[in-house]
Amino acid sequence: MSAEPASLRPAAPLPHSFYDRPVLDVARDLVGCVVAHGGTSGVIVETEAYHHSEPACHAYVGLTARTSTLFGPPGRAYVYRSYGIHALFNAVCEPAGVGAAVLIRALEPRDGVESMRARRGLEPLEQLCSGPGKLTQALGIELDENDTPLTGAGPVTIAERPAAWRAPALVAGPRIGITKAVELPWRFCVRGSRHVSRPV
DNA sequence: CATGGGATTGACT
DNA sequence: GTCAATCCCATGC
Repeated sequence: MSAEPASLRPAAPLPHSFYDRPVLDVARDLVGCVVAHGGTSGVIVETEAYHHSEPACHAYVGLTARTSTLFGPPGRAYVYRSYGIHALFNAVCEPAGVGAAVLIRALEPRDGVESMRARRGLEPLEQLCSGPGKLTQALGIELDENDTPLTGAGPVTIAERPAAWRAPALVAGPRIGITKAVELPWRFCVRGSRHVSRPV
């Protein structure tokens, strides 16, 4: 058989080396990539970077039971419970031992939209994954998927930006919902996307 | 061992 | 705009 066109080939998961870089670079480069879980997937339209050197990052307190995933190898999922209710999904970055991650804050739904609607309770497309707690609910990402690999063998994968897509225009701004290091412009959104949690 | 605080969301005034 | 839900865990006594 001849090779399929690139546009029809399943997108390859991003390799370990993609995540083994400065967390700000990864946060920008993840926008446009595709998160998949079960039969659902979506294109990342909003991210935030967190680094152990600033107090908004969980890793700021050092190595504890909660933060052990953050200090582990890059390219794995860091999933934790927020406000006792929601699961928030991050990608661990930088070399093992550093303590850094990218929070995935919003997706543009792609596959399995009806499953997403069933899990979320019939809502407009723009509201299915427009927040970090919403997208984990829509895709069915659970807390027990913490510390699983994103590079292909685990339940959650992140694949490279579809070849047919051009690089999205990014807008940077302050991170949302934090009370420390609020001034850092470490939130990245697709310019003009209607699927983000909030306009920049 | 008791306490306080969230990387949020949805419902309500 | 305000506010409660809900629970894990880091901190301090």
